[in-house]
Amino acid sequence: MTDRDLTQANTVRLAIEREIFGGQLAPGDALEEGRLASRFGVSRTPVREAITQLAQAGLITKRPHKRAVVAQLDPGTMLELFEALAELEGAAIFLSTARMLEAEKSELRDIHEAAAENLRSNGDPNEYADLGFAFHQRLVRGCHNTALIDTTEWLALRVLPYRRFQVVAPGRLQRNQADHDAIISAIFSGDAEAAREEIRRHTLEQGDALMRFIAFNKTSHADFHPNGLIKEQPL
Amino acid sequence: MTDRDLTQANTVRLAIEREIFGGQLAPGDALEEGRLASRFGVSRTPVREAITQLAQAGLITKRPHKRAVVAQLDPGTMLELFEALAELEGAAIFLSTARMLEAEKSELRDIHEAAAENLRSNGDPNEYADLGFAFHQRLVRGCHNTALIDTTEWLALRVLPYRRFQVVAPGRLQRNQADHDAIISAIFSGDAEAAREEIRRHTLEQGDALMRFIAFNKTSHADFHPNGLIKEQPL
DNA sequence: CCCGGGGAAAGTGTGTACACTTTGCGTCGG
DNA sequence: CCGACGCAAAGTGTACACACTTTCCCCGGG
Repeated sequence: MTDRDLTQANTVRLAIEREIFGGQLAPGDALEEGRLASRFGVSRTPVREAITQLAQAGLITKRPHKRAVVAQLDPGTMLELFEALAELEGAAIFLSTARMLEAEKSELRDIHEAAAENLRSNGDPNEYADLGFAFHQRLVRGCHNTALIDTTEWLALRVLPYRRFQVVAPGRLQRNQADHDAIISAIFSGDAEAAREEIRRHTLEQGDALMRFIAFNKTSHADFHPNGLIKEQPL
Repeated sequence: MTDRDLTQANTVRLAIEREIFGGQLAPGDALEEGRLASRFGVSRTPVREAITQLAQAGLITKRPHKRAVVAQLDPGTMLELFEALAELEGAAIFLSTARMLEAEKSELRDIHEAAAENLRSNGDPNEYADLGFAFHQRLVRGCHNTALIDTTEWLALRVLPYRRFQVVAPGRLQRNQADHDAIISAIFSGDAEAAREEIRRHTLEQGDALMRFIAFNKTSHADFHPNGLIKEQPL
């Protein structure tokens, strides 16, 4: 899994991942082995393997004799996921506060300031989102514990398919930036507890906003989705 | 994955899991698809699928064109794993403190007291270990957040194959019990921060002891292993 | 018109054959 | 005698065929 992953199964897995994250495959969409196989020009075997892996990763759900579907999160599960993510990020940053190298800290500040500049100049919201993602990532990785980093990012991955429903409620970006400000301050002043609390609250709020936004859009104007609409109700 | 998992792939996966946890398959042991297939009386296909799943779960390592091997943790990785586990358990218990129902709390106390009784009467150490496991499990599950519970238990799973190297250093059990005492107190007094700190330290220590024990046994008297010895050096 | 049974269609689960990659050993040349 | 090349054995990766399970549509009965 660490070596050159040029097996077809892994290629297919990456392709499917990309489509999920990119929104071509939305939560609830069915993944049919045969069609995927012919689409990627391989047999069903590597496709099956890819699907198995993605299922284990939590990105898709798979039940015996049923078609695999892109994992779909009902609001309750999503809330739990964000709460867990908030706790994990909190734990990671608690460690990061003491462990981040100077170079890492200044990179973090650079990202933060680039985001601020983006806001001031009314820049591309997508770029801001990417900067936000990078911010969280550097923060987590600062703990230098591979197991914790992997676990946290793995959890973050599970909500990533929903990120395309960007929440750009008025004032939300400024609020976000202010939160990041507070986190940066806590880190630079070495207050691990404060850093933990800040990001906990921050991530929880983020999830809450995203969740409400999705729940709202799903019932009111469902045509924002590339494939037309989300096919199935949350279970 | 949630429904009746009576597919052969899942049966095989469970069987292999059992053998890993039971020690018949030790870290470093190679898993050859063909032999497993004939041993379980199925073809290689479901075996492959089982192996893929176990690989994704982190229980075994799989690289292209190489035989899959039961995951082997070098001391560094193991330390990271325990640190991450300590943080996750800490996070879970932080929530558990406020969220555990009365019934859950009293069940926890019952388990704790059964463990104490076991110690006083010089009972079966295996039973004590089981009680300790149950203690941690109830503690974590008390947070009522499935995502966090699953993540934590999944991480705990990864070190489970090493649990067979029970650490029974003199005084360790008493120390363990004292730690649990402190955790119980914190929970019952509603001090979430204290509970978090107690279990963090506790789990870290546990891991440290286990790690040293394994490192020691690996180099000095390696014949404690069912298959003779651990085959490969940690990478 | 609605409800239930049967059967075909769709799709997954598994067996099997074969291709490709890796590894280790034997052999040939120096 | 030693080293390198190459071949063969072992084992994984993929393709394909078929069995089994599920689903859904159609049809007949009430």
